[in-house]
Amino acid sequence: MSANSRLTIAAHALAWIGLYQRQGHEVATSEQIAASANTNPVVIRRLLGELRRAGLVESRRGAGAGWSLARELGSITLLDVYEAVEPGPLFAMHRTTPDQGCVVGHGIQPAMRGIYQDIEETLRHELARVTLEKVLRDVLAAPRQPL
Amino acid sequence: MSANSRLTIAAHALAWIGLYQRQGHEVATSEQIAASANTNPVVIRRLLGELRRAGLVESRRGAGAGWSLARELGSITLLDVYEAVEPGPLFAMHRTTPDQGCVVGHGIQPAMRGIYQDIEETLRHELARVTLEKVLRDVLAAPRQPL
DNA sequence: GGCTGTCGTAACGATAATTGTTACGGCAGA
DNA sequence: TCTGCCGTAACAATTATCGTTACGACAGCC
Repeated sequence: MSANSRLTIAAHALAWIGLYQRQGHEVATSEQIAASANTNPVVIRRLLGELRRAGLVESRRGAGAGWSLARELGSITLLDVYEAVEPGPLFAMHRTTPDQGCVVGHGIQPAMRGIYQDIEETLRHELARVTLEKVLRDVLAAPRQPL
Repeated sequence: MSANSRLTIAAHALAWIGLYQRQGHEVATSEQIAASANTNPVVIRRLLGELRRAGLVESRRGAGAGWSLARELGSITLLDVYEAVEPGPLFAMHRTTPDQGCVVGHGIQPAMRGIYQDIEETLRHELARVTLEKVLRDVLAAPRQPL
């Protein structure tokens, strides 16, 4: 599985915005989040754009612009984020259709589709159990660097 | 998630070999399997090579060469295949280390690592519940093409 | 009304993984 | 010795992600 970090970065951004707002600020800028995640602001804006389309965050333009949460961290789950930023299914079928004249080639795709659906359903269930509130709690529970 | 079909093709190959052997044949060739999966024999050989390293199949060289199962279909699970052909973890961390001076940047990786471990453990458990015997059964249960 | 900071998005290159393909040496049975 | 297939290297094509630059649009503020 080509590992992509989209879910990780998106969770990072949401946790950052959530904590920042709890410290009294109204909006967070993509530049601030990018500095924390050590990446480019455009990468953050792209990801947050997808989260906005999913109704998880809001953006404000003009002067004093930036991003804010559209929902409480406790009501956002990793499944919400996953569905917002991950396009395709977990496992793919053959890229060319198998030989339909062969018994296995004919039955393999319906068989695997059913099996994959069950597995992905379980994955979604697990993702839905983790709220961004818990993510932020775990983040803050990380041991501080010893001096 | 960039969808890769490695697990699907590997399961296809195993089911094909298993059925072929039940029909009385000793070994299956990569060319036969490739014809069923509608791909190149080298792709099959590469995948089966990984399954061989995992102890799931055996290969014979020389004349009358080919592939055979090293274990019964009923004792091979999708988890065995998954571990044999999928290299990395399901979700990746940041490709560059986040800002350790930021509270979120410092705590995000340990937090996500723990969460991802739990989720992947559940995924493995689900994959382990499906044997290749069941895959073949589902394959054969697919409705035949109406004439 | 202009200035300024940030979003929104297009465009492009770099990188990496997967897949398909050709090629060729090596092995073992007939 | 001949033949069929494995085992593996090498390379191109395709695709996704990520980083980067650039620039127009927007809205508050002076």
